[in-house]
Amino acid sequence: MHLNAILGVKLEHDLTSNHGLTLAEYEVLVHLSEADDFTLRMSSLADLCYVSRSGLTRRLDSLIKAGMVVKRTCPSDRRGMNAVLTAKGLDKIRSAAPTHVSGVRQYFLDLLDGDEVKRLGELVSKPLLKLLDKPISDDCKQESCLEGR
Amino acid sequence: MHLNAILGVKLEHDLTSNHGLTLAEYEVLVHLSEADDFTLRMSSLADLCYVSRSGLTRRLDSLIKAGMVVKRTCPSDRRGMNAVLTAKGLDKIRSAAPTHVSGVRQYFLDLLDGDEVKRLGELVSKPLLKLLDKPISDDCKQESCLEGR
DNA sequence: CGGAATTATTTGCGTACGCAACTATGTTTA
DNA sequence: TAAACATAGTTGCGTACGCAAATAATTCCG
Repeated sequence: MHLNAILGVKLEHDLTSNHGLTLAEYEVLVHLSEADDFTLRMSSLADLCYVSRSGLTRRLDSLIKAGMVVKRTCPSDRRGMNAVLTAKGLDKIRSAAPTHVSGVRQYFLDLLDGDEVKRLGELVSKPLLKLLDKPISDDCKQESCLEGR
Repeated sequence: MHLNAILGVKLEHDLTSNHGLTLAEYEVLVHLSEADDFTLRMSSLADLCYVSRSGLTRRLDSLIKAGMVVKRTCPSDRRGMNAVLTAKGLDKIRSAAPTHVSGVRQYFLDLLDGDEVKRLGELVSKPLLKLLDKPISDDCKQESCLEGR
């Protein structure tokens, strides 16, 4: 239960001290770097990050101020905004990714052997998928998975 | 990765709507209800909850205001404070526990079969214990585990 | 077309938290 | 014993977030 919290603290520490990035900011940059044209709608990005719309608006603020992302009105739907990764943002994510990946290895993957990692992924994804499909008692946002990331 | 978050949201929702308790508050009450004389030092309670000392101080504030916990100066060390569960707090945790337990079942345990739950626990505890013993790159609070709780 | 309902995003407000500084008490040392 | 140091807890401050309301643009009917 606390594994997640400990892992998050460690990964975030490495990221902030080496690259000045929050884990949350890193997550945003990763999604944008993987998107077509480095561009995503605010809502999609919020869903990918499993954060509320207002939460995403504020996450982006810091990244925009740092020049790593720009926000542009969506041409096809003027209600919407597109978040776009800048060259600076791309540089940042490219330099930060190795730190993060090696952190995941160091603090998690290497503590299990390969087969165990595989089985753990399977065991975790089973309830996750069920919860995502069945809003059992209430509503429940539907999300993609970016597990070992 | 998001499984934890989804689970937390669901469990907290059930708890707040049925008993007016935060998951964090519930956690405090559980630890106190299991302690000798329903009493724990602030620091120990903070460690058990994996929360900072200041965070615990504020968590207790609401429980104290609600009359479920009282804080008393520790007789043997006047720097310290003891958090003590009241009769009201004990009633509360007794009525809330079934809700929480059934939530854990509904949203998690029942989505796996018994053997899978066992294996998942083993797989998770392995890296958890390693992380708790080795402050690999930095400091790292040491914690007990209250997993399926 | 023109208003009602819907969707996308932001802003106001309140909550929860961690860190660093502070107070108070305890312990060690010379 | 008195100064130095350590420990327990609280408070000030800043951050991150969710919810509900506000704003703006789109779509849906009649």
